[in-house]
Parts: sequence; C-alpha cells; structure tokens
Amino acid sequence: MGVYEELVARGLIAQVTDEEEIRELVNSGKAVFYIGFDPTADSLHVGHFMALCLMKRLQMAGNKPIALIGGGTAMIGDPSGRTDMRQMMTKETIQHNVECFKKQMSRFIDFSDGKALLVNNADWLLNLNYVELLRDVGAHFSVNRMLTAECYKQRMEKGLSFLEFNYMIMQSYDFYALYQNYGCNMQFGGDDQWSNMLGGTELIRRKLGKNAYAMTINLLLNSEGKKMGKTQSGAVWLSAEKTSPYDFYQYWRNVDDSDVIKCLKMLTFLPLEQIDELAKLEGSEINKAKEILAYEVTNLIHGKEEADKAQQAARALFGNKADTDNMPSTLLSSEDFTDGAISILDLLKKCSLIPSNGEGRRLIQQGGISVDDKKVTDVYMQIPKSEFEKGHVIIKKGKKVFHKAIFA
RNA sequence: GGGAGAAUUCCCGAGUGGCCAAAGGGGGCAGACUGUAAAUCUGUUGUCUUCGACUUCGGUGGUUCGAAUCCACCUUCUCCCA
Repeated sequence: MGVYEELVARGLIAQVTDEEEIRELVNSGKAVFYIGFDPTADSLHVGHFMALCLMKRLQMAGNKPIALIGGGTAMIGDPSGRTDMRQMMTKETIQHNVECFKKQMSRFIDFSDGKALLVNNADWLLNLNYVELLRDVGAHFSVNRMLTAECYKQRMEKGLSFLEFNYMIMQSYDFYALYQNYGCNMQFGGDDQWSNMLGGTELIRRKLGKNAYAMTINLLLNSEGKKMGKTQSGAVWLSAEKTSPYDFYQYWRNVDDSDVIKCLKMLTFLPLEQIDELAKLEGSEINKAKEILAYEVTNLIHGKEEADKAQQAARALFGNKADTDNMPSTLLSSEDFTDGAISILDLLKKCSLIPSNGEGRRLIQQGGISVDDKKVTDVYMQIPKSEFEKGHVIIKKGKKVFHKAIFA
C-alpha cells in the first residue's frame, strides 16, 4: 500500500485536482508540496497538527515538504468560511507568531539536510509592486469566477472588503512563487482552502503552462459536524504553556465514542490494522481506545515523558489511587493566608479554578467542590494551615478537574 | 453622493420610559444517571461579602424623579437608489 492509499484509508483526503497524477507523484516520492500556516496566534493548535501529521507522513514516504508561514498573507486575513472580518494584526505580532511557529514545527518535521523547507511568504509578498502585480497576475483572474467561489459565499451576504478579497490572489501567488523557486508542484491545505488552492494551480497553468496539483485534507470534525480542538476556553494548543500536557491528554481522553476511531486514524501513526482492532471495541471497552488515542497524541506533541506523566496522573485520579505527582498544581505562599487560614473561595481563585466568587459560591452550593475528598458545603469555609501539613491539599472540581494546592 | 434601517449580557435573539441584571433558545458550569462517553432529567449562568449595593444593552453628551428604551452628535455594519 502506497502513502496515497494510506491517506485515503485514514480518511484524510477530501478533494484532489487529479487523482491519478497525484497518486503517482506522491507514491513515488517525487512531490514537493507545501502547506500554508497563517500565524494568527503565538502557538499552533490542533487544527495545524493535522497538517503537520500529513507533512510527516509524506516526508516519510520520500516527498519533500515546504512549510509556508504566512507572514505576508496574515497581513490580509483569510475570509474563507468566516462570517466576520479578522482582526488586523500588527507587523510585530505577526513576526512574533512566526518565530513561535518555527520553533514548534521544527520539533515535528525534519528540516535537516534540506529534507524540508521552512519559508515565509512575507519574503516575496511584501515587496510586490502593486501595478506590476496587477498586470502580471491580476490579468489571469476573473472576478466573476472568484465571486462564485465557495469560500466567499458566506461573505457575499455580510460584505467582503477588497482587502480580504485579495487573499485568494496572494495565496495563488505563493504557489506560483514556490513553483518557480523550489519546484513545488503540489499544495495541501484544509478543505476550506480549496478555492484558494485552485487559484494557484490555475495561475501556474496560465503563466507557465505547467501542471501543478492541489489536495485538501478533511477538517477534523466531531460527530456533530463541529470543528474539533476547541474547548469553552478556546483552542487546544500545542504549546505546553497554553495547554498543559495533562489537559491536552484529557481532551483526547474525553472525545465522543463516535469520534475515537476517526481521531486515531487521522492523528496517530498507529498501523491501520491495529486501529481496526480497536474499532471492534464496544461499550465501556471503548475507553481503552480513548486511552490509546490520548497517549499517542500527547506523545507526538509533548514527548514520551510528558505523555507518561499525563497518563499516570489520569489513571491515578480516576482510579482513586494516591499518586498525585503529576497533577496540575499551584504553589501557595504565606501571604495567601490570613490568620493562619485561607478561605475556600480564595483558594479556588488562587488556583484559577473559578473566575469569580459568585461562580465559586454556586459551585459549592451545588456540591461541585471537594477538598481532600471531603465535599465542601460551607461557602465560607476556612482551610487552616494545618491542612497543609502533608505539603498540599487536593481540590476536586466537578468530576474531572483535579488540582493540587501546595504549601510547604 | 442620496435615502432607509441596525448595533442588547459568551452566541443567537426578545425587550421601545419605571414591574430590567434584562424573556426565550444555544453554549458553559454543577448535580442525578453512567464508562473520565452520548442521550436524558434537575439546578445554575454580570460583579461584589447574603439582604442589599454596584457596573452593563456600540460611543459621547442631553431630556427626565427615573433611560436598553426618548433626543443630538459620533462610530461601525446592512439594505435601497446613483
């Protein structure tokens, strides 16, 4: 089975421009392909992770990946699939984000010996001359065609600025530039990028009379059709500072039954046969598959050590064992205590478990808080220092959130 | 350039002088039931130390005993005409 077949089997491929040609190219390791990443935040998130996985898979099959960081396109903002305009980012922010992306990517993709490239489209986009560009490239785009593109549909009702309208042209230009400079003959991207990507293949055909290919990856959607990788507090980030390895692990440990197999296929490098075996599990047995998923994905992102820790912590907490070493924790100082005690609400706030006292009060009234396995019933409860004699107390919020407050 | 309309709490969306911290839904959180799942049911969902107080309905001023609601100006968006 070639890589292409494997990608299909894993449910990764959404649309392709020319299946035969792409299969041939990819399976023989002759593809030089790029995937674009817009540096809209200072960390990659789960959505990007899919793309990184794909790059790695193709790289392992001998193809050459180019990671394109959209330092230039981020100045414009992609309107695809959006109902509102992106906030404009300053050059400084973009630059900072670009740096962060670079760091995270190089941990995952092998950039040594030119096996992969990392480029920033700011390098060629920012110096373009407007009139020249219009003559060179603009002539090859039909506004009528662009307007019918799927990605603008939603915005046709709400309004689309000229700035954003040009995003497709910039992305097309990227492909064209990469084709010329690096022999990049293929582009990958999220399925929402399809129209933008076609713009690029078309531009190459018209300008150079050459064929280039495009392929989109299925977005990671849950069974309800929503994008995965989002929580109430925002995206699930790949950086340990923004989403702790434990929380990251827990996110995957808690996916819906109906999504486990899909995630295993798309996000892990486990052999398909093994995943097929896991797919046979039923009922509470499915938890085994979830544990594997969580472990594998955490391992890929944070490394074996962190994955082990997260798994141990989770097993201990949910299995009622005493191991509390790897739990998220907060260090208290003596200033947090007044008259030798700390109120339960202050403690919760200190540990960032609640955003306001009102929230904490509600939580306690509804029986959602336990300290050292004792349910808290009194909103005004004071916890004396003596409770910390063993060095810490364990706070449990709801059924799944555990936190260790340390005071030595 | 001319005209019409809109902006409400996390989101959608009611509310058109006091009974409004603001209906309803979604989402979130917690409880029950479970398998750290889903579905379902219950409670809850601005801040502050409870009563009570305080801040909030695009922005700034004004009218009024009292404004999310009325007036003026501004900002942004949508629509129609050119």
